Amino acid sequence: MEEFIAQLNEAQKAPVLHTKGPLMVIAGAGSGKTRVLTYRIAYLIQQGVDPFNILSLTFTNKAAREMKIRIADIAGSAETKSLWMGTFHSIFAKLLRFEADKLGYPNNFTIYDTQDSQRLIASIIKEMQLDKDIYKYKQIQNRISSYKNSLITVKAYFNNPDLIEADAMAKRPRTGEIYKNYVDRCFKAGAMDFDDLLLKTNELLNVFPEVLQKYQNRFQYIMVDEYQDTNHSQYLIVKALSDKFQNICVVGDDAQSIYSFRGANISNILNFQKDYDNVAMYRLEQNYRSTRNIVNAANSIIEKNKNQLEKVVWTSNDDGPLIKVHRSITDAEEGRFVSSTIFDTRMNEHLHNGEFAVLYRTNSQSRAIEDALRKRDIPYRIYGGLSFYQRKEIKDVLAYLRLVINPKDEEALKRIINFPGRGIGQTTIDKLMVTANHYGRSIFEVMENIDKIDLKINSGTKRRLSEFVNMIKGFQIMNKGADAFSLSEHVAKKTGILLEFKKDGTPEGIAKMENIEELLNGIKDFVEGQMELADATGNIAEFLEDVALATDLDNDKGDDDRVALMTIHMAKGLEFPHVFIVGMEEDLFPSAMSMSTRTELEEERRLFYVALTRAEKQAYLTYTESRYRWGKLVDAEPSRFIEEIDEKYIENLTPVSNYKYKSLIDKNIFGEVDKSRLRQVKPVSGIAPTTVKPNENQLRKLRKLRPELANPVSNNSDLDPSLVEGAAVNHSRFGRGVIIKIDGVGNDKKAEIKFDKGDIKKLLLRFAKLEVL
DNA sequence: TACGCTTGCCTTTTT
DNA sequence: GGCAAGCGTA
Repeated sequence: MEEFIAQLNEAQKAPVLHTKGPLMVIAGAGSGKTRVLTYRIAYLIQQGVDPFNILSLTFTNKAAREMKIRIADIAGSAETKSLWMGTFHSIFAKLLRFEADKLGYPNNFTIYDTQDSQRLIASIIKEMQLDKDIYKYKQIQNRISSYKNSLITVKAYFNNPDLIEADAMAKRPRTGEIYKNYVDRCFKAGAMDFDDLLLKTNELLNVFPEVLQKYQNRFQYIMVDEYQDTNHSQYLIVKALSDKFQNICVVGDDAQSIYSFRGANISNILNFQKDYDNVAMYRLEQNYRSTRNIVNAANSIIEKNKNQLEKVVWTSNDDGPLIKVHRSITDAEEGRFVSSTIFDTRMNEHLHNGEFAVLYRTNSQSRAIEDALRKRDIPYRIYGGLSFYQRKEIKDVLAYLRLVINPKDEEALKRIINFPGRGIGQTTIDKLMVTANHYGRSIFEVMENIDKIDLKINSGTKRRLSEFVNMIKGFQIMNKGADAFSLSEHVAKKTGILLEFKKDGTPEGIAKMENIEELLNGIKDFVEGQMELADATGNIAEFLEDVALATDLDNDKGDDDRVALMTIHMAKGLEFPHVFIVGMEEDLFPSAMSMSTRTELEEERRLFYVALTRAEKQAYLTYTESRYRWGKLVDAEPSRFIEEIDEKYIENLTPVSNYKYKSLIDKNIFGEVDKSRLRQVKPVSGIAPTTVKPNENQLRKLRKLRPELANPVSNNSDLDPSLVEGAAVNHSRFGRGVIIKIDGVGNDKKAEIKFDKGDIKKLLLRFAKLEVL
């Protein structure tokens, strides 16, 4: 019955068996924290606690799903059905669906993502006729977000002279007004942003004692994972809900706190003992994940931080290989190092792609890595970045569905009212918006009554508006009977979105069409999956909520064998046998934006600690001497974090040079082109040396670089110098880089050279010399 | 009035 | 290299 407990070591066992009262588990990296949480829940259930009374807050929904499966294995699947387990955002969105009417929101409220919020704020700034260079919508959105996460409502803002003063000092005295307008507009649109899901939950629990009681009585046992990354708003929710029974178990590691930018407050974990009475403290310090070298190296880094709880992470694992540090000349070469190392290691040690991960500080770094992996035919998957659901075409389809569920959803409406184009332009939309704001109604309502209001909109436009309204209403009627899949398929066809991309005919258009089809397939899977659950209906509203709060990780089915590419933030909680941490350079990691204070730098260091402790067997740190950032080649210096590792854990790899086209270089044909980049110069088979017509944007850039080549493009002839220019600027066809044929080199008097984007820019500048060839 | 084209801005990390 | 606002044109 309880043999699963025997799988735990003594340190892990203690918090599992400790079921009553507040406890905090400080769990070092790789110490089996998830296992403790999982088993603790299973144990609670076995002890007779009704799963209905357990709330478990995890960091990703995927983690929740996996834990649920494990718990079902141990305690029985029937038991886990009524267990509430998920991220803060998804759990409290679910709760708010039940209670929203108390706050004056519809139960079918929309969840605005960051882009929706930013667009709305941009629109408000414009309406208020403020200078957009002073009131930058992203910054304002950021500010509003942090107000909300600190529970500073509009009212609280205006009651706080310090805040008003601070914004006035920042030359943005009307920030409060924007905040107020934003909140009003969200409310009118029946929409909550990410922060509202927490803020409104707090409001609900504060204002309605009976609601608080209801959930206090329900959630008698509460568990919070990654407690170090909770923000003030989340902290207060947990505090309120656990207040009655005090059966609260928080798990975390202050050394892995990496989300302060979204309000995470490390003092939540540092002060836990002050917040509750008789807190039991447990420490998990044995690392089961990584080699001794990795554990010790990670320790040698994190000890440079001052403000932390005391803990000694150790392991009884083997020493393992040293951490390998690799220097390269450019980011492209860094990518090649990663791809060839993966290729060789995989072959030599018979490994799977899935045993490798490449971690980086910023999403934009993925490109160079991707290119290199692609060249080697190594399958990979990118997590995060522009996620599937954030792509324009996907958001467009979803916007139609959102509007069906909640016609007041202003951001959804503005997105698609004229997409595909139906002759409803900005002027018309502005008129509608002004009227809607004037009457305190939604744009959709104004459109419904377009004939009753004199808006000076001509009759043709009026007709088109009515057609749009009728189309949406048609969808709404269909939604009452049809499942999510049938509805979405109908919407994609009826609105003309699919057709729009199909007739576009470009590879991009086709890709978009395929994405929409993939979305439809996803909805189909969802409907089928939901049908098996008791309390779900397979309704589109449920799908939309899933989508709004899903992270990229949540959608990972893990069914194919791929190298994982992601930011370090995304990698938290994950582990891989072989880990590359790329871009170990000053200003990149640590980020230039986070070096001004000790606090910021310490967080960057914790981030590095997280990155390194993802590795089980082998960690690589790579840096380059120059890197393309903002389209410019900038010099880079090795990150200070490399030096901070005790050098006895490190092995330096020397880059090998094997210049292939030395003769070319000797002739100095490429002028100042970075010679090391010619290492990959060799015929690339399988890709035809296609000639490509640059698009307008690319031509524009070309003209900037070479004004004398105002019209350089012809559509064929491989050797036309002007074409080389044209081809060179267009890299999209091959991902990044292009093949250029040059006469007079090698045996057959021709050479194909694959250049990176960066090379091309220099090449363009050296074009005159290339002609000599 | 709508639309296409140009210009100029920005790039840390995420629910 | 991406995106949104702005400008000029049909």
